[in-house]
Amino acid sequence: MCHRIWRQHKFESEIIMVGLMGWGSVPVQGWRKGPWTPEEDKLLSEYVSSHGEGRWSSVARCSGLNRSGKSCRLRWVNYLRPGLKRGHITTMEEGIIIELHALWGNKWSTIARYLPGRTDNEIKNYWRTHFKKNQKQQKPKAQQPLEPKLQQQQQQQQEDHEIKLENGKMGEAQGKQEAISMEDQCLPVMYQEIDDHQARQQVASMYPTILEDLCLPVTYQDHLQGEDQGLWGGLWNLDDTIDHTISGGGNSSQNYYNGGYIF
DNA sequence: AAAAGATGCAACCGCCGAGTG
DNA sequence: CCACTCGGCGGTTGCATCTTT
Repeated sequence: MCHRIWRQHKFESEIIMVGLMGWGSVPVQGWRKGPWTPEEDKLLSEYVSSHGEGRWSSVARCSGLNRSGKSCRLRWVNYLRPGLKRGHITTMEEGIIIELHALWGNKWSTIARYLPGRTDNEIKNYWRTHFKKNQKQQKPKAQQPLEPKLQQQQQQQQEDHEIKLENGKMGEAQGKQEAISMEDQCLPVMYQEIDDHQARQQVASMYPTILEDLCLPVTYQDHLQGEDQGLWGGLWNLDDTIDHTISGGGNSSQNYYNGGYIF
């Protein structure tokens, strides 16, 4: 903690001249770089609180921060946004990461959607530090791309997605908007899009253990039913109270604690 | 105790796609 | 159609801290 503050001050007076880089239409702008100071954090938080997220280039110009819009967005998303979890990734979250990475690969932002409170950056870092090493040790399996069957499914899913988009049946924009507002309220975001439902089915078919082990609904009907029964409200409240291992395929569902429900 | 290596993580970079004029 | 800006994403880097030797 202390070292972070020290590092921040280390860069305090450092102004790096940046030409036409990144965002912003300012021809030559001396954006500050390096670690954020508490004052900058405060400025950014206050600005976003009163003006909302988005329009990051305006944030950069109007908030009084001498930071690029890109930098402001990153800081907000990865550090200042309300509802972010700090602390270690739990074993359950780890299990989800493993399963979803097997399905989607390095789609960190997509994976992060299933772990509210965690950022793509955090998951990415976690994966790199915890699993990259293992991948090297277990080259044949880990470095392989997706299994042919899975790849085929994924391709099919992508095609379906595109067709739906073309037909205007998905209402994706609306879905995303809903998802965003739900995230803002730190509520479960499992079923924000039809894609997610399909993905869930894929996870269920390819990796049958995780949904069972995590006691997640496999089908949309399951989800709706669960919603009616108020079962999923705390689903993603994966507290550190969980101290059960998911390793070895996580073959026992009775060990898991899900947001207040002990299974 | 000191050096070396591993780990954690914030932040930057470059690229891409959507939107707009 | 083209050029440009913006927002977002994945990859990478840099550095402090922790752990091992």
